[in-house]
Amino acid sequence: MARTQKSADDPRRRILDVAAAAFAASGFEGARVDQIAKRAAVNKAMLYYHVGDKDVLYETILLETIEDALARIAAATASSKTAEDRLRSTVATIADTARRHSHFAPLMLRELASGGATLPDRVMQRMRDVFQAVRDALEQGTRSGEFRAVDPVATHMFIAGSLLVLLAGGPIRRRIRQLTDVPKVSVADRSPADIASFVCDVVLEGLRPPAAPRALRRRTPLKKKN
Amino acid sequence: MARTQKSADDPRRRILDVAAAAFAASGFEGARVDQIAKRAAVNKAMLYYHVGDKDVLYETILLETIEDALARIAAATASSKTAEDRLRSTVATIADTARRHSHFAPLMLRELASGGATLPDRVMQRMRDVFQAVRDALEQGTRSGEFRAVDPVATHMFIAGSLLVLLAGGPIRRRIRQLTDVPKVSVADRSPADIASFVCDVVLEGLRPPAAPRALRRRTPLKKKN
DNA sequence: GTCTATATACCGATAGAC
DNA sequence: GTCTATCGGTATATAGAC
Repeated sequence: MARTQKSADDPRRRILDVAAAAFAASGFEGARVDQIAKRAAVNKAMLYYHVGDKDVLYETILLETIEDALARIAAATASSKTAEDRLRSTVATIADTARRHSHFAPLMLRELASGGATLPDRVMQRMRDVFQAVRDALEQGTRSGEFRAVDPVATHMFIAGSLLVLLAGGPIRRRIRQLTDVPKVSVADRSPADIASFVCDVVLEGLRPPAAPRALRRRTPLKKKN
Repeated sequence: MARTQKSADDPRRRILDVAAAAFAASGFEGARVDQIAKRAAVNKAMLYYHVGDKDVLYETILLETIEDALARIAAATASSKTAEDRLRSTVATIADTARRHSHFAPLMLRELASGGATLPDRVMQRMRDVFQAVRDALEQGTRSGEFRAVDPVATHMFIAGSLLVLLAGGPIRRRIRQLTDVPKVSVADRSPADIASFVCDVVLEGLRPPAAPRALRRRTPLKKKN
């Protein structure tokens, strides 16, 4: 059918998916190659044959995700006119990347915690490009007067931090909920798209220039769809 | 001088401090007991004698930090009148806890990434109390009309996420800066107190009820002190 | 209380048969 | 391409001498 297999039948694809989940759950050092091979239903020697050693495995997963995010950000923001549109598209695309690659947010949180200790240089360079995409939108808004003068680095970390923690916080929130009562429904339990909207709403409120009347700024309504 | 040693001469104290740094840098699985003992200048057998095994070590560090945070939050918010004061005090105290225990933010980020997989139940219960402190301030503001109706869970994760990532993001920001030019100064490079103010400013902007005139909301000025 | 030596287990990686 | 068997290294934890 095809020269290169991309479906779930492809052993390499299965290995990468299983490994991504393992790295997300246990970190680079905590993930076990034996366990990854077992869960991917391949012999350990085949894992090394098809992908490479543990470092290559990790780097491949991160690069794959980040390249996907960058391509989608470029596509999504190509037609953006205003800075607000550009910022919303960029953040929504990052959130959607986290939805399509469920390991993305945990891996990024771990890299933040370690200061990027296990990040290969090539991955670090592409991550910087993702960061730059957010800052570009912020700086465009500041230049055009759409946003008030803003600290682009701090604002970017603000967006990235709240987004990543909201996206990755599901499991720990559920564990806490078991200890408490609180069966409440929260935006935090909704889809990545709704979470992205929530983050953008709050941040854009803070970015609004002093002169602009409040009523002109729309607030994204939450849709029922997951 | 004292019955229980608390200074840096206390081997137990040294072990806990070194271990905290190791867990923050490499995670629970990645941290090495041998290395912790070596850096704390104690024999490995003494580490087990004075503290216990790796699990006890980890739980002790987390509990110590969280109990400290809870006690300080209670003290700081005791005299709070308005919800804004209460929220600012709580967030500032959490940030100050992160300053005094530099391992705090990385450890929390790792636990978020793993969904609390390595979190002992006792630690989880106390963490819930920290979360509750933030939500209490938010709900007080909503009840009194000081804040607009707000999603307390999502808003809390929003605050916690941006705060933790801003606090823990220093090293990775420096590594990215080596790849780029951008020698700019950012709020993100300032003290935990300034970072806490920044987060509160943005969030309070989003919490302001529709009717309140914008000029009435103060924005905390950044102080030079670290 | 302190240290050496070691038990026990496991992990990443590969050699080599098929 | 696939698998078994295993090497070499290292991890946590403790026993036991002092």
